[in-house]
Amino acid sequence: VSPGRASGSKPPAKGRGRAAGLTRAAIVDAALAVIDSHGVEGLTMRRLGQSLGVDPMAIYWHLDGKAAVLDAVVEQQAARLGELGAPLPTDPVELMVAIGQHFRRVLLEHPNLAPILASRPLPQPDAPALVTFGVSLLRAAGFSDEDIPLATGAIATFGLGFALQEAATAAHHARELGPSFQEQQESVRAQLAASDRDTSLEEAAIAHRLSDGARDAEFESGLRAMLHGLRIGLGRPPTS
Amino acid sequence: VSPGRASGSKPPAKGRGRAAGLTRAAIVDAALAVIDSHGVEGLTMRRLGQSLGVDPMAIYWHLDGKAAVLDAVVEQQAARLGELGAPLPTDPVELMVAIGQHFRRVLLEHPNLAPILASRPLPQPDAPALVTFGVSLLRAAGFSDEDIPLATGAIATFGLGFALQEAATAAHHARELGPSFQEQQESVRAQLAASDRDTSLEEAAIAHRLSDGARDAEFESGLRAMLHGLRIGLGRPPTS
DNA sequence: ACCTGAACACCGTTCAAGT
DNA sequence: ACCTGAACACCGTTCAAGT
Repeated sequence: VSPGRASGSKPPAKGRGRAAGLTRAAIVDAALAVIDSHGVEGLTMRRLGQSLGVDPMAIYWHLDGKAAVLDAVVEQQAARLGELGAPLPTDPVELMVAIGQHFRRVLLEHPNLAPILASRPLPQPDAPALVTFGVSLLRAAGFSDEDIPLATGAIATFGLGFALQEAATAAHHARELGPSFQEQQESVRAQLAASDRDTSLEEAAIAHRLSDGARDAEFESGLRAMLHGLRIGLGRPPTS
Repeated sequence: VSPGRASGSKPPAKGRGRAAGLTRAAIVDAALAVIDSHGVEGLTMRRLGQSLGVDPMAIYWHLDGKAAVLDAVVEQQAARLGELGAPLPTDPVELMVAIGQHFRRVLLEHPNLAPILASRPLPQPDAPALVTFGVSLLRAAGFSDEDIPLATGAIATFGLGFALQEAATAAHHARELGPSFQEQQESVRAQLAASDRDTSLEEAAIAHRLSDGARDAEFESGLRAMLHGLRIGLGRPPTS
């Protein structure tokens, strides 16, 4: 593949402690920083080169082009999804909630990258173990065997989706198109307050959205309610 | 704003039934088609012009540039979110499920547009009425007043998020990077089947993912379980 | 009023050249 | 081995020009 190698074998392996020149790791870190501040579509080989103080073409020797840079960034962050913090709950449902919260935290740390991260399939080697782990948790939580297949998919998609939706709106507002989220919600609240009816509940709903930690509470409560609900059969359609 | 007008007043208003030249509506329709086939990042003024059989610069007379084209497409689709089909359930929870299904259907009709559509705030004039409607449904469903603020946010984010996550993976696989979704799942299933343990449940979970309508069932059951779960207080943390 | 086409500053990538 | 810089085919947009 061309003069350089760009994928495989050892990078530089500089012997001395001096300034080590460009490295793959430095490129990935810089790329993530650019994505954080300019979005994925703002990641540009020229901009990346500039932020590294290097000719943009220098990157091509270490990584096979822009797509490979993005892949490397995604791979680095995907690895963090598996790094769960230490004190984990023993109750299976609470453990699933904790795992969901961890996924959400990782996704929201870099909202501009979240859509790509959430849409990539799991790395193949980890997939079977993860499916087995999920099934064992559902079983331990008391799910009946026939509910488990549907529940695995529902829980995974709702959990990732919640974080994704949050990241998308955060990214949208970070771009500062139109009024801020706060201004919007305040405006809606003002419109409601001007009505003749009693709108205290509506206003409370909006106040909740604006409060700190509101999304955390919504995620935790919603996920837990879905888990318990599915477990005791509340997902089934009503028998009219 | 420049020679043309590009935003406001009447478009052409051709008097005769003949070929009417370029129109705003034709541009929006063509743009949506390009987005469907090439993704949002594949929407190009040159490509759009070509698909309309017109010089790319001709579009600038009707719309104020690429961002305005995208805005118009999003606005058109956002309007469809409010167009609910006729036979609606009377039970409040089932009505909320039906509304969620409708949102999901609209988002998935154009998966490449879904992230943008789901991240835009509601059009301001509709927002107060929608909040009021949501609160009234939750109340009718038997939610207690103090649960309603959290529930509105949780339901909206989980519902939109589920569809968004589906759209993101669909878009990812449509780009045909790496193996197909089916191939991946089959490979995981094969790895599980090769184990010594009993992995029938895991394999059933994977078979479920591959089955037709699996995502429909997951969305419907998961949303319903969350609604009923939140209603009866299953979202609250356990009192250890 | 509506459309065209040259021009400009960007973008990713190739490729020959430097050290 | 590692980096540079010119070059090419793209992109969005401006602007003068056509009809």
